[in-house]
Amino acid sequence: MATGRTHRPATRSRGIPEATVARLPLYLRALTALSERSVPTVSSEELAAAAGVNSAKLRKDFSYLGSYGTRGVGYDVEYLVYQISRELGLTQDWPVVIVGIGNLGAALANYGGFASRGFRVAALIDADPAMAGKPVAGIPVQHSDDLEKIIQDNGVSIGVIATPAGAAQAVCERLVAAGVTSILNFAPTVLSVPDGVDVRKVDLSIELQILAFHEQRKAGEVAAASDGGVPAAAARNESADQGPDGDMPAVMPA
Amino acid sequence: MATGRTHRPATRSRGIPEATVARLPLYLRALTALSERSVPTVSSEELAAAAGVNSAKLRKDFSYLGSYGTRGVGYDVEYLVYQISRELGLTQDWPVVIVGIGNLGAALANYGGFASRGFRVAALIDADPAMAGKPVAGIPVQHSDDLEKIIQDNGVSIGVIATPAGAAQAVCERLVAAGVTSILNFAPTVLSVPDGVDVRKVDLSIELQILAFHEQRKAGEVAAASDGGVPAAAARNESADQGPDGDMPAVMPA
DNA sequence: CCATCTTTGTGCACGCGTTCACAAAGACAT
DNA sequence: ATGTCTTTGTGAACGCGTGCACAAAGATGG
Repeated sequence: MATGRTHRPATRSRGIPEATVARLPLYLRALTALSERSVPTVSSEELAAAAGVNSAKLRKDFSYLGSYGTRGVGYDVEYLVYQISRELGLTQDWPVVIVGIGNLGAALANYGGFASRGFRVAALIDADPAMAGKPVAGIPVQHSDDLEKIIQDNGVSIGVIATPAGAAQAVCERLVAAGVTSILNFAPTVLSVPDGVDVRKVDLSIELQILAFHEQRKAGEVAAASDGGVPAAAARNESADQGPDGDMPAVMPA
Repeated sequence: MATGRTHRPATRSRGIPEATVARLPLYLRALTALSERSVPTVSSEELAAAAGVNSAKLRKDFSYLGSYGTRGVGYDVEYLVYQISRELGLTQDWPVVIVGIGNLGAALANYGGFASRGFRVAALIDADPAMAGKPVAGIPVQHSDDLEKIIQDNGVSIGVIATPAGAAQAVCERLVAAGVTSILNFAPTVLSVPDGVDVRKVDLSIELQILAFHEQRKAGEVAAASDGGVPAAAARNESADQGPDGDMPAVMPA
């Protein structure tokens, strides 16, 4: 999972739990696959297996949406696709801007999963003047001087930040000031935003670190003995920390 | 958040809750920034603010690691950096392979956040023969025929999958068979793996869909009235679903 | 129309995670 | 030494999410 949301103490937006909302896209994907195979109905058991969750959870999730589904039969695939799409707001068009067209930004611009779900890349924005006009994924990159105008002209409410960490907070503030109220942040920084703005964070290195934790545990249930009283700052350099570059800017917003 | 882990019913690995483990990298990043500024100590309040969590949670998280920290003063930054690094297993070197060197794979190969945390990109692997030998981020791409040999020669236990969805499960099985026990999956598919293998998923389009849900709620607390009895399969095509491409393969593993 | 069989929808209990609030611990000044 | 002040570490309460297990609902067949 991309790492969790920021702020928002699990606000149950109208009765649909956050945890359920986070799973709806999963169900939608599985249902879309079934739909393409022209499968008319599916039981909670089958769909749960396809989505990788247990069936009781799936049924409870759907119960928050309403009583779609027929006892003894299952769920109508097409109908459920529609209902979930509507609930997620995917029946409307969402113009999105991507700020920071480096390797990652370009990958995002090319990513098919956006367009196929009602998300339209309205503009690519970068601070490098050399990038301006250069097409990426068929869309010409625009300079960040025009950020505010681009947001307003296109009615953008969702922004994707793929800049270096050092630039993220400033970009974020400009996006918010221009009217963006949802941000997907790929920069390895904690963004601070005013109330009413949603931020979701995707942090590649955090995911790897979590895996490393479990990996270490699997590998050395035994070797984890050299514990105890390390003299404060003595140890540390073993093999990690090679290369002063990395994902962290020398200065940090706060 | 990249979306959550698959399987593993919140196994509390030795007393450190999963939720805490997921936040340790966050603390580590904030602490590293402080360390670079040569800040000697930090209070739970300050550090919590920098990491974007509340201070009580941070203190409880640290209490699972042990009683580092001095009452009345705070935490020794260097010492804490070391302790968290050790706990996460970052004091050792983790060779990683990236499979699928498309836009995203290339972006990952270039991503600085990996190298700076003890993760070393041991190899790039792609199924396209035309890619073989071509250097990406200074590392020559190798053909997937040699996947097993690469894994074994380098002692790789962590694999990153950045292939199209259709290829992900097959790649996953080959990785696991070759000895990989932790997988970071960027392909929009549910991977099924044997017990003992950890999978974490990062799904870009899911994150956007969750944002869209909240965005819709913010935008139209009012306009959400056309509800009720939709005739099963009638609606659906409005503006979403343009383009049959996307993140979902026509056939799905299961 | 009745019986049987399948599958949904949900009440309930349990466990994890979060937060509060405070006692204990130590620094620091006098 | 003693007192004050800061900040940690944690017991306890609470709330959310999960999973069990079953009653209700409807399909299907005779």
